[in-house]
Amino acid sequence: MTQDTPTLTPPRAKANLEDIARASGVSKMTVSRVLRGGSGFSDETRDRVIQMAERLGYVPNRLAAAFGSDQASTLVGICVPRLTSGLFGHVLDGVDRALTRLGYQVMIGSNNHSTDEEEAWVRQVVSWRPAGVILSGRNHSAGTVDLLRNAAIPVVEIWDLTTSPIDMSVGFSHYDCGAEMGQFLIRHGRRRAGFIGALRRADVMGQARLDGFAAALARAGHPLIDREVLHDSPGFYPGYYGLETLLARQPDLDVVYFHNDEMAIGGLAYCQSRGIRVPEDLGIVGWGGMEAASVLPRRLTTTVVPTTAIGKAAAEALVAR
Amino acid sequence: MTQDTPTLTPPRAKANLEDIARASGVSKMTVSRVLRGGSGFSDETRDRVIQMAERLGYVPNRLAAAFGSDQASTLVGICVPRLTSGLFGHVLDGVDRALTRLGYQVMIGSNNHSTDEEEAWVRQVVSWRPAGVILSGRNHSAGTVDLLRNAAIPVVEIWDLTTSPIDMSVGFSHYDCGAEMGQFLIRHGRRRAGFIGALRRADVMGQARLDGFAAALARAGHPLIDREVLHDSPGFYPGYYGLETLLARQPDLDVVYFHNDEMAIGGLAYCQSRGIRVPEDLGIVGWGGMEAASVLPRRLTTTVVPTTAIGKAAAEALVAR
DNA sequence: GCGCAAAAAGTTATCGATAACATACACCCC
DNA sequence: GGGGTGTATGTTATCGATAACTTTTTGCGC
Repeated sequence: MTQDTPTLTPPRAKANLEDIARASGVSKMTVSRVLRGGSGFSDETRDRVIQMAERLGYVPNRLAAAFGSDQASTLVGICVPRLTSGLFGHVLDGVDRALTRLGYQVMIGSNNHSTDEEEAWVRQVVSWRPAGVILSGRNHSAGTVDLLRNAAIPVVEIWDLTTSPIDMSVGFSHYDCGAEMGQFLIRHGRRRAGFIGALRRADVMGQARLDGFAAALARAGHPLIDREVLHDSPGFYPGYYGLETLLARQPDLDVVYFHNDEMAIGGLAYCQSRGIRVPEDLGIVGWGGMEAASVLPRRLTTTVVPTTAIGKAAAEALVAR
Repeated sequence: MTQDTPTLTPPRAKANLEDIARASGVSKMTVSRVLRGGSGFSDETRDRVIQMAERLGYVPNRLAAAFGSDQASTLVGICVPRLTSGLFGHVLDGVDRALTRLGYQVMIGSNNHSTDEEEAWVRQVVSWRPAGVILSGRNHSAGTVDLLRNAAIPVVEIWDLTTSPIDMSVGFSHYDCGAEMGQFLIRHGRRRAGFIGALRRADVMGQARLDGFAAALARAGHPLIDREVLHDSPGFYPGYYGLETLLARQPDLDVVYFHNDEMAIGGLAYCQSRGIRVPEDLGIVGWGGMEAASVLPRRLTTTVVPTTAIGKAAAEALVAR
């Protein structure tokens, strides 16, 4: 590739620092300094370089920058259990907004509540030497922890608070969520509670809510009557059919705690179809604070989770490093 | 950093190809070949190298690899209008699944329906020399197009089909969506239709649906009676209050087409609160195919969009390059 | 006009992996 | 056993930016 008359071929294939340097009669280093907004150059030089960079359509090569300095990485990875959940969409949004504003790029991943899938993702992401990683939950494989510790990458665990984080933790306690809801329902006179969940043990956080819930009920002397935990993903239909199944076994429940709002809305639909009055005959309780829930004819009882705020806080914790 | 006795410090700071090469008595190049699963080495060598790589806790440096070869980038960027929309969550999921399986990493961005924000994102992403980029919609700034063309990066535009794509296009026509819904409603005897939207002209695709809708109605001789377009984001509450406003102006509409399902559910809630029977008194029509819509007491009329499939198809189109 | 500090700029080495090219050796056929 | 065909391996240059260091220039006080 001959590179004569560099000033006459405007948006050339790809210009690099060298090209700009040549075209503006300075050294690469000066160009680098100017473009990164450092100091050590005259105003005149700066203007000339910036103008030339624009003229040549310069696009920095972050690959080279990050590789050369292993300081300059602006990559942040975030792994959530499912991308299709509205809650995680809001978390992602919080993370994305906070990081984009600061010039970071966000790499996503999802793990389907599997620590092995998470580890596979972490392995990939770590090989990009990111500035930080955000994981969901407190449960990680040993390999995941090793990988992150060895690479000395800042980590924020979100969504479920942990007392022994890999590095940092932003979130709330799912166990406490469940326990508080249990107490709340007892205070409101409910005595025969059921639970409908999904994914069995895979969703550790949903399980924690159930544990907290059941513990609170037991303490109050009105233990959980029954539970129905489906293998399915926690969506509307599983909620609908889950309630049908549970009520077939236990017709005299007075309240049902669902894995999340989506399932609860499914339960609500079942009640509607069978003429079960909510909340008179049966209380329907969800979790998550779906916006949809608030405009439904029958108000759902739910726990609102500060999704966007968690994302934002996680991003900020990471950047503070 | 002295590097003696490399075999005795198992998960050293960070091992690189050189370390593995030294430890297993071959050259860097051989290690590289083995780890990338190429050919040109004996089984014996392969085993030794792989074992050594594991022992040293080797994590490849994708930064270096992508930088050195400018072939090996496994980064793909995707930019959607909003991360908080359920529809885009499914698109992301489709993209993520398809690409993760093939060893790519996904960088996300959101543009709030602004081509300027999109351009800013593209500028960042291009500097990582991605293997491909997925954009939403057909509307992009000149800068965006230049950037991508100059960098010769494969591009897929999703969500709205365009006849003159930057590179490739996967999706459907929003105009046709609107038109088909218009025809459908006319066939079902609706004569006095209204429209409730959001974001004004910013959401070009929502606007296209409106245009198609209005055109179909006009062709059928029953033009759109009125429209109410809010500045707000297209959520439940804007749907609720939008319908209130529209009906105050036009009490005798027999059907209302909403920007999307979320707004339509808000409209449904309004009807419920005022005793307006759906669909007898008023048809409520959404767009998008939210799962929630299907379990509501009153069935929403809507257009189901193959979100996950689009994401998957886009990813596959990209990889096919 | 000298000397010295600060500002402006240039030089060199480097990050880790890979492409492209070069070598060494085994094997086999005529 | 000469020469060809592979297979297994090693060497060298390279990608683009940056850190760390060095050199040149400018400004200014006396």
